[in-house]
Amino acid sequence: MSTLSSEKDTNAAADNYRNFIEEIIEQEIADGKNEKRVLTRFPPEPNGYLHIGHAKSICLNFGLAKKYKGLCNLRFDDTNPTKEDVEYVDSIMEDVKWLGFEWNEEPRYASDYFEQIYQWSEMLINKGLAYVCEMTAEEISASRGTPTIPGKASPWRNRPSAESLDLFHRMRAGEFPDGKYLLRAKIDMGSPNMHMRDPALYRIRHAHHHRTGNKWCIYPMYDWAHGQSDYIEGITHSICTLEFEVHRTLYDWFLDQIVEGNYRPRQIEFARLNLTYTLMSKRLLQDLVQCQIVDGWNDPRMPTISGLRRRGYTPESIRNFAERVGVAKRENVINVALLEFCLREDLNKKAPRVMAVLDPLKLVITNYPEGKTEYMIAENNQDDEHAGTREMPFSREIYIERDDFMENPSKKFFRLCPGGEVRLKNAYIIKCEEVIKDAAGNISEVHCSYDVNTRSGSENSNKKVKGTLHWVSIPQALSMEVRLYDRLFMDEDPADVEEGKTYLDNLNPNSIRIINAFIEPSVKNAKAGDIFQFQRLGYFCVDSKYSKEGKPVFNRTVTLKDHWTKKNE
RNA sequence: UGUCCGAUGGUGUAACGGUAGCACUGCAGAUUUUGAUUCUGCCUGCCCAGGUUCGAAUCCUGGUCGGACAACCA
Repeated sequence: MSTLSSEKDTNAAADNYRNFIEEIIEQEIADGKNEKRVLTRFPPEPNGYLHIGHAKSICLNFGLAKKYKGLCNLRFDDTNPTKEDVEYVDSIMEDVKWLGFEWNEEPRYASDYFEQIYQWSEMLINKGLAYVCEMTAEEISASRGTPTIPGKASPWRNRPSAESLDLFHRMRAGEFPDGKYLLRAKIDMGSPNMHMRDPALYRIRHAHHHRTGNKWCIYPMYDWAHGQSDYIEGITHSICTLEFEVHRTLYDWFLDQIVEGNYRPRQIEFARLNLTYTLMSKRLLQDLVQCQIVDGWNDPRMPTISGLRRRGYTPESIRNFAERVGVAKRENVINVALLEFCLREDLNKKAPRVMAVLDPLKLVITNYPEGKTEYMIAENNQDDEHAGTREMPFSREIYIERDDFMENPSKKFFRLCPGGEVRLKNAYIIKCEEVIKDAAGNISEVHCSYDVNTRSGSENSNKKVKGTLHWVSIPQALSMEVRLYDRLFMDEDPADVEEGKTYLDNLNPNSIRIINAFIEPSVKNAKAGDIFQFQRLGYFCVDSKYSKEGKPVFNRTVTLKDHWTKKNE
């Protein structure tokens, strides 16, 4: 985690600012609660891939631990075997590590605590605080009432403890089919809080669990496992998202039944991350994968950590983003532009510059000797003196970007136009002499002359021209696959759809465009994950899935900020 | 017609009874061999009504609006 300390914390470092969770923690430390210890946890259910929303939670939990010299556990909340899988366990560990965090000791699993939770359940039964119910799921649902109408007691509510205990043992022993019996807490069917109306504790599920195999056929519910796991691990601050606010009363009620001594975990809720143009629902993301609308969980258009990683995002940029969005309790929708800003900010420092032409227009320098090749010196990153330089071949025939030429330029266009002069970056100043068109009238070539005295770096190179273009020399250019991504959804809130439509109607049909581009030869042996700035175009990374030795495939991570084309749209 | 939570520029987030600040976005300009970066400047804000106070975004009361909660999901 050494990389973390070298970073500037935009918010946290700023003088005395504390978010509301930090204020709570500091108050508790001041009060001497839980022996002034801080132990947080990141508790995903292994039923899908982590996304940028989880990244906020990860940064929060691990960040708090670091800030208060505590630790953070990684715990898999694996109490529902039908939805979970080791595939997800593995990806979650990989993603947390990639983000730059180290969890305390080994990963934990709620399933490690099944026996203890079972024992506590027996205790509840013995205390008359739990009973085995025989109603069907439908009956229970109907008897629970509504937020404004109290529920009705189960006919089994006053079943003698001994009988419930016997039934509970036999549930565990596998004597009954799924759904036959349910262990319920006996709390208050009239509570205004729906979660207090005799919530389910244990259900029968004859299913293979990814860790416990077939050892268990009864599984505890979230509410009767999460706080208990927190307690077992010694968690001090159990931080979760806002939708669990109404669970807190239950969380505390369960704790009341099992806590011995002074230590006690505390649940604190914060507002989850929402991003414009981005789907943040695990279920809907899973749909995209299953319907093959995207190329797996790590498709570069996905907001998953693995998708962002493949797209070219850096851990630093994501951590910094998490810092900037802040932590509070009000619902929020962050502009995805902030994420992209954090990305560019980081990539600008790190990415070596190269030249590539995505949409080529042939340019012939008519007064340049045929067959001649010069090697131009190019800085790898002019903002980084340690980045060094490289040589770029230059010759009579080059490609420039089609956008960079206009036959009838608008007044503020300062790229190449008939009779106009521009600089070829790291090379010469050229002047457009002639426009060549094909039979259909399309521009097929541009013929220019060059000024031999204007070579970059030479004494006479100080001549000023308004425009500077990137280019590649045709004979040496590499033709390579480049994947241009755009946002997956056209609507700012993809899940908010009108009647009769689904979020799929919001899909951007142009979210991926695969082209062949011409790139300078220096990138030939780039490896998966390598990042570059294609000058004047954007940041690109070598794709980890489709690249081959000596044949990289590039993903456009993000475009450069561009006030010019924006204005002209 | 319940319980809980929330409300500060376009979007986020500060202020802890004493000048409403910061970031992103947007706009304008300077610099620039990337129309990038960098640097300047600007635009927009305390949900409403009462009350307490010398003084309220902040405390109190009452509204209004928004969100969460009725899986044997987490």
